[in-house]
Amino acid sequence: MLGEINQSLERLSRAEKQVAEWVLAHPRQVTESTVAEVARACATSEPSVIRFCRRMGLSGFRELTIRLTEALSRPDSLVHRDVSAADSTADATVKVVEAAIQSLVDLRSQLSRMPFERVVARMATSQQFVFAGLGASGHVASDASHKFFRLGKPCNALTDTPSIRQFGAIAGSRDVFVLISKNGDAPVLREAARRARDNGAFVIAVTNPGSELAAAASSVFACDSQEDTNIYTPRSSRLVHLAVLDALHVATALALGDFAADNLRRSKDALLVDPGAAGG
Amino acid sequence: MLGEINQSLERLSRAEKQVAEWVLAHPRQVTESTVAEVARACATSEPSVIRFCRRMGLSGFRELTIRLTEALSRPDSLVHRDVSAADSTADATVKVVEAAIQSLVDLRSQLSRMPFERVVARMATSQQFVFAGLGASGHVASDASHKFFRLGKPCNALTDTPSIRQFGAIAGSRDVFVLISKNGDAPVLREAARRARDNGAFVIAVTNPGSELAAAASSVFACDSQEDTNIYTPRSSRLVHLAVLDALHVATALALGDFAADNLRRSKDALLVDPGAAGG
DNA sequence: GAAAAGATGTAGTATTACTACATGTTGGGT
DNA sequence: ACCCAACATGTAGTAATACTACATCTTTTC
Repeated sequence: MLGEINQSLERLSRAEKQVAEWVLAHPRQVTESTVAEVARACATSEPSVIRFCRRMGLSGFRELTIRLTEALSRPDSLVHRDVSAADSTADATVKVVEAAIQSLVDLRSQLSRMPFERVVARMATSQQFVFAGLGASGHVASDASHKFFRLGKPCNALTDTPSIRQFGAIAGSRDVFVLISKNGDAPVLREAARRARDNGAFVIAVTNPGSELAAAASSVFACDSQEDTNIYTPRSSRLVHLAVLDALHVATALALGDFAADNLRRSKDALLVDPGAAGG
Repeated sequence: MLGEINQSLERLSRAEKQVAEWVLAHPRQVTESTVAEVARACATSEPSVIRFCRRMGLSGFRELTIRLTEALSRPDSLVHRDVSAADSTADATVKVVEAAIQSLVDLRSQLSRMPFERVVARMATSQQFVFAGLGASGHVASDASHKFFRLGKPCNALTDTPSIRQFGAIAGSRDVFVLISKNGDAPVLREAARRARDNGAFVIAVTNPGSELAAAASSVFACDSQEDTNIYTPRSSRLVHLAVLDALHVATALALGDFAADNLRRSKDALLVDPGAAGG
């Protein structure tokens, strides 16, 4: 539908083109508006809106709203459009969520190229997991630690520069060190990764594959970071990192078998007994 | 949508149930009909049709047609399959990511029913934002605080019981209190929400719509929590909560206009100057 | 430069969603 | 058995919304 409108843009008259452009810019909003509202937003009259619908081969405004909601809930509407200052609240929120979906769909197609087998094998025999990240990635690290800890292995999250640097120095061959970063260009992370690896630790990087951090790691989960050209666009990379660690968590649990399953079950039971502490 | 109708079938009265059943049987037809036509097909009256819509939590018949076209044009190919112990590592990872995608796709279809407009209006004029959550939701709260803080308003994240209880007592009319919880059944959160609201604070709940926490809040972002039947399945609700807060963040930024855009741009610039502190 | 063809908006109509209220129905208490 | 209350349902009316007829203005053409 939106494609058809775009294609017909040329052969429309002035007023009709105004309507068409506004519809393309705010499709979601159209579905919740009346003819009068659209006319006002386009600085034109109601009949022009109706005429636009007819010109598109529709029976009227009602059919336009139906066709648009169809188009918006189809998967091919997942063309990522940046949020702009002119967007309505509804348009903006949809765009944000669609961007998140898109990045996870991309992730799925890259899963098979990620070194899950190898990493899981090493994690299953290691003694502790340490997750590290700065800024927004720090929250991802904390979340991961909170999650893996339920497998029954000692876990830690490091979210500040000195701690990360220190652990790089003391990490040993029985440790798994997971470093999370969007760009992977923070020197602290690269240095910590290098030292830990020199000490015999298994170093995993969840980051941009072209980065220095990736080069310093034993295994890399490559998460391409598309540029944030728009200041309003939030970083979907965080969601991707979380999903990667979710997948790794489940894969590790399967590898650990009964031992992990038991611990998971017990930790879930513990929450049920005392809902006051649940909250999750 | 159709699932929700099916689920509510029991608690409907006779006339309403007639409507519900006809809608389930002829969903496509509803989208092209008028209230009168549906009423006639169900051998009942127009008000009963309207009442049915209201009972389903919709604003009226118009919204029903929109929700139905959405439901009908969304391919439910992404049927979520649980991870089982027999899965290979590759299978398991794909399932985990697909479950995450599915939950975000569901979220998108529910966005239009969420009170973004109202909440944003209130947030734009408030003095500080406080985010709270326990366990896994605590990390979501921290992440949200870290994100909203870049808009230039004071932010805080509370992730333990005493802090949350205390803030509930001291929150005032210029505060926005955002409580995040999967089930919403932690008494601490409900009590804190209630007290804060009594004190005049604006209380937002990101949680299960049927929960006590939701009932105690000023505005609710309803995130249905499907059961975790399988211990290996991670909780996608966390991703959904993050996405909701992302959307709210962007919407708020748009509402604040130049002021927020300026702060966002400056905070991004600050990271560029010193990549050592970036990490995100 | 005038007339014709087309585009656009004003004002009005018909349709449609929705509401107020009166009537019927069921369940519980005395 | 009776009454009352609460709830469910439909009738009739209202407000809104989509759509149309026509007059005005613009552009094109000879």
